[in-house]
Amino acid sequence: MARHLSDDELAAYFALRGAGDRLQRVVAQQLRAHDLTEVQFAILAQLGSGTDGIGMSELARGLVVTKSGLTYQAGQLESRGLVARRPSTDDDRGVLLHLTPDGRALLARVLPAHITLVRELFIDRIDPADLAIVRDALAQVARD
Amino acid sequence: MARHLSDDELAAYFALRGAGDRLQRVVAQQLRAHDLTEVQFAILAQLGSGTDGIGMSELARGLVVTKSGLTYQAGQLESRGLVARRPSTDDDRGVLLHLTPDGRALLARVLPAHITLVRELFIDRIDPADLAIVRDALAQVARD
DNA sequence: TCGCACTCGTTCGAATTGGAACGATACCAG
DNA sequence: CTGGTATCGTTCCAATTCGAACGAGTGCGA
Repeated sequence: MARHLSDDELAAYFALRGAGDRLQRVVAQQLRAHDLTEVQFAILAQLGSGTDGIGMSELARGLVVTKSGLTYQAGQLESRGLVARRPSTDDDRGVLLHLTPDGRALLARVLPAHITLVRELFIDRIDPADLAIVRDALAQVARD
Repeated sequence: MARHLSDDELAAYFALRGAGDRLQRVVAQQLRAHDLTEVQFAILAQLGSGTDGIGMSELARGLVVTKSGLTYQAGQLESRGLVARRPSTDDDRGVLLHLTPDGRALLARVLPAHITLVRELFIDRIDPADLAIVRDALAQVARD
């Protein structure tokens, strides 16, 4: 087993962390203008894109949050009327999270700016021919 | 300005977030076995690689932490004897953080496993020919 | 049917985080 | 020198985070 990382490998590793961190920072800052946390935005986005109503555990797995963290944030969003909890019909333990109309409206207001930001910071900085390579490579890393 | 992201672009974005998040999760889990936080490990690693003694603000800029967060973690590490604070000679406001022998020893114990993990999860999953492309692309994203 | 292991979402407490102060020092233009 | 402004690291507080434990419900094999 290799005992160290070459300069190139190290640089790639740092670039990955750097890119992720930077994106995270800038996005968080932008969302703060809408009184949204990254996690909260991620929840809304998940609920917005996809079938209506997602279980808490499934949601927590998709995002980078523990179940308890999600419970907390779901409570925050619920108290702001952006999200609603509804008991699951096919599993008495389950709770499904839904977007309220207000939540959907807020998401619609925030999403365009978010997309623009992703474009500026990420997509537009990469040669289109390389984007597919980057996508596939990173997808391999994300894969279990 | 484009109003949306194409499927490919979206996939690339998700891949980036997914890769970063996954790496972060797994690394955090590994470090927990050594009673270290990601942030704490990052501090030790920074102090270990480079000139001895780094100022708090400079350190905070390099890592993804606010100054106050760094003050807290420096305190934690200091109370465990892994790190030492020393006043800067050329700036009376400054404090330089140093690795203690214990800190250096712990770093030496943890680093190999960390490197192995980075290899397994990141480097080895990417075609060597693509690694340079990924590195350069992500470096552009990280760039200010 | 019973038991047993697993998953559900929540609660609790402790740890960590960021942001806005703050006192102290450095730096710079005038 | 003198003022104003920026930076240093710290402190404080509120918000958020995680992990462990929990009661409740599910599902499966014996």
